[in-house]
Amino acid sequence: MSSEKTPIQPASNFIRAIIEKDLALINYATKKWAGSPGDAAHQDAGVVDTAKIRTRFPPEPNGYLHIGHAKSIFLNFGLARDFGGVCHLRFDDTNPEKESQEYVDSIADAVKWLGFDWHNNNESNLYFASNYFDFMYRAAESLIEAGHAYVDSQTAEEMRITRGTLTEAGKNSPWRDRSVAENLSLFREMRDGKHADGSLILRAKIDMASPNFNMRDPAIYRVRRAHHHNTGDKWCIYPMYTFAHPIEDALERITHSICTLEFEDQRPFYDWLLECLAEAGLLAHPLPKQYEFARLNLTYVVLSKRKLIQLVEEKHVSGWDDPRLPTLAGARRRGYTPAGFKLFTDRIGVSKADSWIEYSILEDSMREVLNVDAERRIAVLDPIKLVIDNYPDNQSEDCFAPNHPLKPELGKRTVQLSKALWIEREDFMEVPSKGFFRLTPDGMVRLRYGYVVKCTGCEKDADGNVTVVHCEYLPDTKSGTPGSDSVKVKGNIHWVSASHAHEAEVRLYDRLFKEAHPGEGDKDFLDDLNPNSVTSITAQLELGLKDVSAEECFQFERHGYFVVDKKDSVVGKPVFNRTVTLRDAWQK
RNA sequence: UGGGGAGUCGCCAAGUUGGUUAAGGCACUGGGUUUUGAUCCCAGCAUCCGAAGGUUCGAGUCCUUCCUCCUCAGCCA
Repeated sequence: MSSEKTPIQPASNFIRAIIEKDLALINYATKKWAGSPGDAAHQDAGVVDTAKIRTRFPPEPNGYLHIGHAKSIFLNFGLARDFGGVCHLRFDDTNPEKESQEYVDSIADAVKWLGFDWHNNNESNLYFASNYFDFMYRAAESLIEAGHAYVDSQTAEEMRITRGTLTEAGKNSPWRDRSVAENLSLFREMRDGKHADGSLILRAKIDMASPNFNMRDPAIYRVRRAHHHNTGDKWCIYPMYTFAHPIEDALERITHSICTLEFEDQRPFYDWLLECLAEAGLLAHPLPKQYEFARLNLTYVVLSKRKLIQLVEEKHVSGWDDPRLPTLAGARRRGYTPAGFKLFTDRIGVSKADSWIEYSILEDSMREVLNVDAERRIAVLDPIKLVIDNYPDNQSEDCFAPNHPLKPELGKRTVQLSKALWIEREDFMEVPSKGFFRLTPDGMVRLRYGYVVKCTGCEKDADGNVTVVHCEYLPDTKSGTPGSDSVKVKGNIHWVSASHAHEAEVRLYDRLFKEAHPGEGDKDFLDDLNPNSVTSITAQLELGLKDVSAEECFQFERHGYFVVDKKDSVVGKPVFNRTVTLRDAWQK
């Protein structure tokens, strides 16, 4: 079973190696924590932190989480769990124009769904960057006082021009040498709403000639009159990510601040800022350290926020929770499970190399956990009649089907067999192709959990399509009875009694894109959309599949894994979504 | 053409301070079990670590040069 195959020891990676090394350091072992985020004075008055390390998952509440975030969630929460630490859930809400409570709720739900909890003893460890605005303001004034920041009166356009290029140094702003007093008073005026949006900006004063753009006096506080979902209209200036994020980490005593590769260039500023504030006595050592890993790239999938929004807004999908979407909300409706994601993230590892993970790794991870977890049921997706001509009319009998071949303790259920059955259209071939060993004229096959039958022929309509298949059963071959295997057959097909079937809608999902790298080159990624990514069919199911609850997962034997759609199912009338097919070694 | 990163089997990915035959997973290929062409089990699968030189008794691990890819010029995060 999967639990045996799944490595007990998480695979080593460079971040684990760093943490192992850090754990041996005295300043990590003795760092203090006052029970809540805060400045140096607050934390130093605390006790030695029981959390060996602190990590954080810091989404901006401006959209839905996707599979790429799952990698980060498992990384951050997993590291904390494995090293005796805690992981904070922190909303990085420093840009009021894009953020909302709706996203806050959906993100928290997704993290919980994946199985993580940010509570530690009686601390919630659920934080908002916006709760640190007071401190950030104080930190900004401190920077000004130390001569590390100034108010610039250049326009955004002027700043862009004077920033220089990849090969040319930038030029100092004409406002760069304003006095501390003037900077302070201007900054306060910014806070007090005396200046128009965009007219003034606070910049760190570092080096306009640095080869690293992030050190060319980056903007750290802007004037923006916008209503914030958390702080309302208290502020009209908001800190930039660059400035806010290191502070958030430090206030929360994060030890390992893990982010994606594109933030590598910001690390020098991250360290510069924190060092300045520690020198000013505002922040306590040890300061958090930033580490970067490669974000997830999945073939046949797009994970960019922009593209996901486009798919939703232009209605190429039904919504953010469309089962074809790589959002966690979509994946959940698709039947992907937290355990499957866990296996997946364990398999793909963590490194700094840009890589593309094959989509099949995700699918296979889901198969592996579902194979163990999902009970088996019978469903005929593309029904065609099979009539057992030598079976009595108006008779039916019990057949016994195990609920789970790997878990006999789950018992068996009964399904009814009668003269007229539904079987899969593709399980009959009038003229069999090479290697086909299912139903074919004069051929024998076992009706799974029932009898061996011999095919006697078929009926066709005017167009030559097969409408009914005929067969005769061998009475001594019923599954589970002595001598049932006296007749050996290679083929084994599933069926549902026509008079004991439940009709239901089943949605067959396939990949959303037909190309491994949608939009590669200068193509429009929409051109790579798979036109057959979803097919809705009416299937014939065994009766037990009528009364099921939302999000229950089943293996439809010989087909794949299906989940009861949590949105469109109603009591007694479930709708099933195909999560993933079974592997099929038989190439037609 | 400046800075910051990355290049180990088809796809991922381990490889401590250089030390014997380069982990593991997925995929793939054989074989076995099997009333799911599923699952499961067994076996095979890089003389080679982007390339070329060099140091060394010994290099994926050190040095030099080169090549390829990613990334940075938002008052986004």
